[in-house]
Amino acid sequence: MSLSVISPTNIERENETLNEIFKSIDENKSIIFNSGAGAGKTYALIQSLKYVIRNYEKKLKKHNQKIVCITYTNVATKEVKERLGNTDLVLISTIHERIWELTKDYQKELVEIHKEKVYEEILKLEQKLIVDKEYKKYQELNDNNKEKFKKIMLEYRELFFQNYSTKAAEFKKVFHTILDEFPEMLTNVNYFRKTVNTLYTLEKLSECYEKIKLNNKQYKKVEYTSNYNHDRLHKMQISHDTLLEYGLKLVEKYDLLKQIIIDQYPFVFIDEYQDSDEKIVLIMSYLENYSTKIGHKWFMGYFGDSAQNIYDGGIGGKITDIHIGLNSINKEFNRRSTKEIIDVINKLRSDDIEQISIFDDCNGGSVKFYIGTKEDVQNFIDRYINEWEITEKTQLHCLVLTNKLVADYSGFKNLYETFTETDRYGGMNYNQLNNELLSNDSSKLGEIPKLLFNITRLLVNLFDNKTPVIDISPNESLFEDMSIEDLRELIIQLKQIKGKTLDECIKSIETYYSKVNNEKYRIIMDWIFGFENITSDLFENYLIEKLFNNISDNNLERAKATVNRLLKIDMYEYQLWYKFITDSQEEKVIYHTYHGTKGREFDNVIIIMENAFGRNKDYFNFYFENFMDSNALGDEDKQKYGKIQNLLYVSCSRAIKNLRVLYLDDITDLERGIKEIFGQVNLTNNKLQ
DNA sequence: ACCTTGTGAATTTTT
DNA sequence: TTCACAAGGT
Repeated sequence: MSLSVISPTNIERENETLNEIFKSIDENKSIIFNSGAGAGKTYALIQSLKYVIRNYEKKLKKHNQKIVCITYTNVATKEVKERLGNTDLVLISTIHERIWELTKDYQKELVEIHKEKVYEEILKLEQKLIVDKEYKKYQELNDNNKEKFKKIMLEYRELFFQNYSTKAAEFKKVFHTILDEFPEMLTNVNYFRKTVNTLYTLEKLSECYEKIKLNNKQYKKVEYTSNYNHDRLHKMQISHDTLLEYGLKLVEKYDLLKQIIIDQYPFVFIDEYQDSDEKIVLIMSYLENYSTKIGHKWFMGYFGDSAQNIYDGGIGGKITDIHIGLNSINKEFNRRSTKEIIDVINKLRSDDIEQISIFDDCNGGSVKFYIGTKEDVQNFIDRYINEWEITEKTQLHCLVLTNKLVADYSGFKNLYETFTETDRYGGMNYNQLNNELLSNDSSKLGEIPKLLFNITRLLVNLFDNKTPVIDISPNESLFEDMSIEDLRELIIQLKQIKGKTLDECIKSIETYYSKVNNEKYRIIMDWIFGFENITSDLFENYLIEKLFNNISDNNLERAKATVNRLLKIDMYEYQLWYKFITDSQEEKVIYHTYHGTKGREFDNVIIIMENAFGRNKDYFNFYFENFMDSNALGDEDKQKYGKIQNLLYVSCSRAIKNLRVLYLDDITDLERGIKEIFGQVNLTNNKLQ
């Protein structure tokens, strides 16, 4: 067995790194702790928090001070809380929660900033209306006609949105007579839609601006709506990014706020700093500068790895340009992977971190690069199931680029495709599909995905003997007053639900819903469905209503066909989807997106790769082509190069023992780069080997 | 030959 | 929403 022996020297050296952090904490010298993949970064963070608690608890309690720990995701918040154990001395949360807690009571100041923001937005839109070519026809109107056009469109607002996604010819028909004075406006329906939308937005913002100025009662409070991903400025509601923006402005503007934060929270830690928004780092650097200025002690610790910044908006390596003077501490040990993997991933970073294994027995892994075609993928995977003797326990993890592919390979292709046919998740709402159908946080599922999830969960739980009875109940008290006999009866009734497809299951539920005449049965079903008197007709209508916009005659046909497709999908497929979401798949091969594997580790990894990613036809090939001479790239190309490198780094560093890359495009021009990183290039076709 | 318009397909992820 | 490309117009 490998990866188990650590020499005393290495233990000591690892402790030295920790001691370096502790020393900085004692000296109030803010740090940036960099460590590569699998280094035990979170461990270092937890140890640092514990160190502060151990050594400063009395002092902190005396002054009613707390330690702040910021994580990037709610999942990470939970993990740190669990690993640190129960303490009220440390406030662990996401940055958004913390900033909102710190600023929400300064409503007067927030509204003032909001007013400025609304005004800026108005100016921006007005400028666009004058310059952008989409508004050309509007620009050609005289002032009088501009007003007139706007007035008409404000009047027909409802009609406008009712027909928003109808085809151009249809749309023109609807507005033809209404706009007979402005035939030119309708020539390009897309431009028309954009123009009218902009006019509506401007109208709403102007109204909001006026009401704030007039001290209107409903405009005295700004709200952070974390469940929405967009600002609704005119409703005084802001979303994630704007919250950070306002936070930054408040901190920038008010010295008193800076002092309050510094004095109340003398230790701040940020986990996964590379994903933090630049605005956060600015806030922290302002705080640090101010603490120096007023001579109050303050410590800031950034923990992360700039090479693992794979999201737009993350600060990555730029952090040290913005927060100046950080004491940089690097950790060189890798606690995850075999030497063979580490040697490869070391080539995929451009900073001075070069990892070595902490284990003496670190050999025994393997990395190989293959080329093949799409048709080879299945064979390739099967081959390694055999070669690595993969079982449902050991599992092989296969990384692909898109969620669509994950859905295909994981066996719920129909489900995914049918959702793209709906209004709610197709067309311009296409980008919400992954969020609301594939979120592995079930509380983030969309309304209909959540309903399907609940139904599937009930069935999975009912027929899985390991599930405690309580898990099929909406709340703990439901079973409290029941006798064992009644409970058994209820379970037997529930287990009557039968059906190969969703449709058949719903019909079966309908039958028993009225037949069993059991109040508890109804309570459970009503809770799962979210409405009462469940029938399959009601269910179908509910799906149509929630998944489609305006159900006019020919739209209804389409809606019915799509919903029918959903109903005819095998329950087995819903189960595969359910297990994907709950991360409880019992297959030999588990599929992920590259991005989705961040923070995780697997013994055996296969990465399927090709030139293109998204709209970018030259993505991974661009990286390999330039690998030998990346310094010669221009600024923009260098940035692109770095982004691809980080994604490659994250993907390859998931592997503990065995890593295979299967490349699906021609590599003639990239061969040198690839060989430099992965060594020999192999062919999937055995004859040619 | 060039410009305008319409259509359909498309990255990942978090708050 | 944004982009590429096909279709259609001048």
